[in-house]
Amino acid sequence: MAKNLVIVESPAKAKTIEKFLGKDFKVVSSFGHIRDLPAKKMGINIETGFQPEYEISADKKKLVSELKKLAGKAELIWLATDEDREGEAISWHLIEALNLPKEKIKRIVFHEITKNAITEAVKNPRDLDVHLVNAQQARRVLDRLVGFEISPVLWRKVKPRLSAGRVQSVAVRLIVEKEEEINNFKPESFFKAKARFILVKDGKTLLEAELPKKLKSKKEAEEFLNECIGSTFTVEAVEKKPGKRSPAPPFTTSTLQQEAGRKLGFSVAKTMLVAQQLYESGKITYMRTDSVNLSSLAINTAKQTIIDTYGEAYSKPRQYKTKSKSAQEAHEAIRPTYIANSEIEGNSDQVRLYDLIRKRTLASQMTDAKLERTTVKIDISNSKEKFVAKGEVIIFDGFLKVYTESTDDDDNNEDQKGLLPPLSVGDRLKRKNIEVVQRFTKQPPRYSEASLVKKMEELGIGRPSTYAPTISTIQRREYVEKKDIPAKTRSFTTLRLTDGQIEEIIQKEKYGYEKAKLVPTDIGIVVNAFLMENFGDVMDYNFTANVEKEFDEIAEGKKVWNDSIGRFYVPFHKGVEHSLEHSEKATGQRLLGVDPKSGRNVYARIGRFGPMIQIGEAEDDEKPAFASLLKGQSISSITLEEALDLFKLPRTVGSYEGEDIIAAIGRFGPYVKHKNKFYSLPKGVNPMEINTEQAIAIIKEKIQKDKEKFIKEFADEKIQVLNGRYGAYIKKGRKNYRIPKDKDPAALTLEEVNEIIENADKAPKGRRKTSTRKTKKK
DNA sequence: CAGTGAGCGAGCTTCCGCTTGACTT
Repeated sequence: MAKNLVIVESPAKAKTIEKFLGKDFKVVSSFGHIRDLPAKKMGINIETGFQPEYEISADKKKLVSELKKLAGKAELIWLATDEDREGEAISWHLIEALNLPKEKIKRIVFHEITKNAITEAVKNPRDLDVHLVNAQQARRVLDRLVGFEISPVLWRKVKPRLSAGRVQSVAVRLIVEKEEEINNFKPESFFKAKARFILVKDGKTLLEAELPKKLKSKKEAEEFLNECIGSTFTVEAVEKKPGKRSPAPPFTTSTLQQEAGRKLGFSVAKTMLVAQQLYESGKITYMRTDSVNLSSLAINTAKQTIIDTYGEAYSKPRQYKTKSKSAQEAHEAIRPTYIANSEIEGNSDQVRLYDLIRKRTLASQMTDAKLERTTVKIDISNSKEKFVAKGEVIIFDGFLKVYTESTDDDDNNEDQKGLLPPLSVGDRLKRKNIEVVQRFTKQPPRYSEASLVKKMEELGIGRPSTYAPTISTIQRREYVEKKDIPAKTRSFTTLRLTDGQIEEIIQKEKYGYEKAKLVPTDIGIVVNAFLMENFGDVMDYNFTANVEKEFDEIAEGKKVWNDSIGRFYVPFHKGVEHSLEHSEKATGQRLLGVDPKSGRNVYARIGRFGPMIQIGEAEDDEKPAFASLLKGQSISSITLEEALDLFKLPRTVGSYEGEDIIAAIGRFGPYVKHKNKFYSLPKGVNPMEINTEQAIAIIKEKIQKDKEKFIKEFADEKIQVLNGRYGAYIKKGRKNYRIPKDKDPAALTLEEVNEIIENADKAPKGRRKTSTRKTKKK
């Protein structure tokens, strides 16, 4: 038995560290936090200074008892959790939950997983930092109070099962306000002049130049072109300036999510999933980090790799500083474990993400790119304006050899600059043609998942481990949805001057297409308005930054955590009570008009199950009629006509095999019903318009699929053996059962099946319950 | 999963941050 027990947070880390420490050390993992507030209740005693009632998390019970056993046998226990607020708290919870005696505890920290860093850490143990632990408790308690006091207000005032929180509600606010900004945006048009010249000297060299000034109107554009008609054009100045471009720092969680989104088209969740796989197979360092720091080992191997591959001239070792104030820097930047490895084994997603991480890491250790920027000014004899041509040449590529960072801007290809032809002052230019093209100011782009993460990081809201889950939460709660914004069409005018004639051309262009952007739903808009009205303090973009300052002071021992929470809680709780008593139900209700059939009012509003249309009032003698909005419809934009259309469902489509086919919309979307069976309609198929032929095709297809799923059945017992996503399974009534791997599904006897069912039903219920809950949440 | 919707009311929902498997249909 090893004399020393080391506890870290991550099992992959434990494996690596054990190699460095030798046989006297056993390294195990806590798998993150082991204790937390109870899942289903507040768990905070407000009277006794917000004392938390911690519980060992359900999924950690087994682990904790194992750790207890190991700790009992060890002489020394080294708590090597991360050096940040949460890590310190994990160590403290370990001490409490495992009942570790003080004299057996050593607290050690390191920021990089290198042999040097670990052995140094073991030589320099310290005491547990109680103040840092208290800062974490304050953070935890604050988040619980905010989440568990505001959410129930939403259940009463908006809709059950909704949620609010310090992080998610502000994320939704960002998206709602972006949409408002876009709605209020009025595009302005202006005119941009572009000229094509031929160098008189040789009669063939082509030069393109632009008028930097925006021309405000068509009239102004015409005036300018008229000035150009009789003008001579002369090169007035040629200016050359050296320029440089520097590489971006190595990846943090947030920048990795942004770049993987832009370059590979990964969602934030997918990036994290693939990164986790790379981490677990030892190919990259830890993927949840806010640090741009590289270990000296990494900097040295990167240097060697760059020199070996590209030559000395490309190497420039750099250490980057984190800009973000909220960074806790417990880990290194995300980088390959072995930087020299240019290729890895793995699926294509893993290979592509690894490649991105490796190139970014290498580039960060490479020299600047050197550029030469040339600006040519062209005099127009009859105008005080000047044309300008800009060129850019890369003299030395430096880091650009391996990596260029992408931007969120819609690719502005017009600005692409290249090499300019050699020109001298005084050179005469002949005008080939001049075009003045109508342009429009652009509305701000909506947030993508990754650009939202970027914004949240700027505001200090959320942490590397929560960016991806938060984005899932606000979509799962149906506050926002991710969708493609279709392009719109508009016409624009071009005035073209060739020879002495000005010609007017009107063309059409598409604009405004956006892919996979976050857009608020009706519920998101209503909830946000409600929270802004009633909980403005928590919704403030600076709220997190301010409480973080408070937490820092607690961590420094300057403030007592319970007092800090108390100062927040008293007015906050009053606000909760006040809004429970006084605020109206928030339904986002909009009167659409009057139903011509019944003469009753038609409203769009949020109901128990989401956005819907209501005809008539609840107080009327006759019960109101209800219908859910379709996907893509919204309370703010639906018309009376569209609303009334919703009541045409369910409708009889036609008949098939002697029975009616009914089309309608249910809890899970549009469907057709035939012989009492439901068939979901695929995306884009409108239940209002579907015809008999289409419906029959859908029904037949489903029947065919079910046939493929079918393996065998015991009809008397109502038991079926079916093929599913995860292989064969047994279905009895509504319940599903796994088939043991050593059994051939097709050969199962009724006896065997019943045995499997009995065993599964007997099995400990705890597990079953949590698993069913998880699937429900989806 | 199963195709609702008012109102009645029981009983439920909910936070953020740290980490992965066990399990799913």
